[in-house]
Amino acid sequence: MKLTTKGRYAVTAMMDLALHAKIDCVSLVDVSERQTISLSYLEQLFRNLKKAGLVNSVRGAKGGYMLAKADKDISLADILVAADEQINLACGGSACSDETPCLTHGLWVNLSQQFYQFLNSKSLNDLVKSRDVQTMATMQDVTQIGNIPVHISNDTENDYV
Amino acid sequence: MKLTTKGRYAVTAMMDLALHAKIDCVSLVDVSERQTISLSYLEQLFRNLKKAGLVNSVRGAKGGYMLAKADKDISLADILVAADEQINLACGGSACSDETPCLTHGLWVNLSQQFYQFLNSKSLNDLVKSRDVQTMATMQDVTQIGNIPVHISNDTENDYV
DNA sequence: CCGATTCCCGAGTAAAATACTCAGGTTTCA
DNA sequence: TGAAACCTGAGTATTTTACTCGGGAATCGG
Repeated sequence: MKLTTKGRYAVTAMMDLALHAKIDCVSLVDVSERQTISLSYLEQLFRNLKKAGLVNSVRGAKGGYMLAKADKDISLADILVAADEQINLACGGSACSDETPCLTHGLWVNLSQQFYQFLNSKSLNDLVKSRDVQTMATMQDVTQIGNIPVHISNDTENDYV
Repeated sequence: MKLTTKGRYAVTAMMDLALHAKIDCVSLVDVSERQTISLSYLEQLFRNLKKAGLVNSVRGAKGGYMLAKADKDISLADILVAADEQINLACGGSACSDETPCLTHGLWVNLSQQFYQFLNSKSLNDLVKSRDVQTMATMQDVTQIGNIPVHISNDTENDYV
């Protein structure tokens, strides 16, 4: 049970947008440098994120991406699914289906649903507010030359929940 | 986020033991036939399950496997880990470690822990008691020729959780 | 004691999935 | 007009998965 880089990078990139695309859009070059993710891979990922309606794009010079909705309305599950990371533990092959299930089929279906619900209950905003991310983000901003860090002062800091 | 067949088969096989190895041990040939899992693959899986101390084996003719502990003392997490199915969503590569974490590193570590705890809270006994599994097991027993179905009559039937 | 049955073990391998890259095109700003 | 960005399809090396195979060692029944 692991996550592919697609899913992980997608969440990281979306978090980057949530942190930096407050006023106007942010280019993938910026995201790429801040999060050390290859530019071409990011472009590929953002195709999916856009198709899923999670981000809007602005073409041309000074263009970039921004969140299509408020960060509180985007869940971890939304991002993972968009990044084509299935949240499905069940066996979808030849041996076992909903019609001819194996002994544990129901278990996996059930478990997948619970995981989905869990991941769906965590919004991008929840993540961004966490102490870990806040400090990481500050570091990334400071490291960047000529970029004055701007932060959301937040009283409800938490450790992910 | 998906499960490999290793993990899935391991749980299925352990469930089979819990259902059928009540009195004496059960051979992998039987498990293989009942659950339609290749024998040689099962043998490979049971190496790990044994190494992890989840099953005991009896060699020679009339030999086989049985649970090493009570089914209520074996958790889903135990089985998955034994079957060498990592419950780890974090990025363990070059880019990101506990020392030099990426923006989302903490998130994945945290999430992994929560998933682990969840899977660790479900015992083999919980699964075996579920209505789905009970009916599936009955079907499998009836299909088998010359095998009189024996069931655990249980008042606390549930649908997984 | 012999042969069937079963666990045990190391190693190999085809197919699938992953994690990318690359080459080009289009839109927009200055 | 040219640089900066998004956009797109396709290709590909590497890794992982899901097995198989061949042989060995214990144990039981006859």
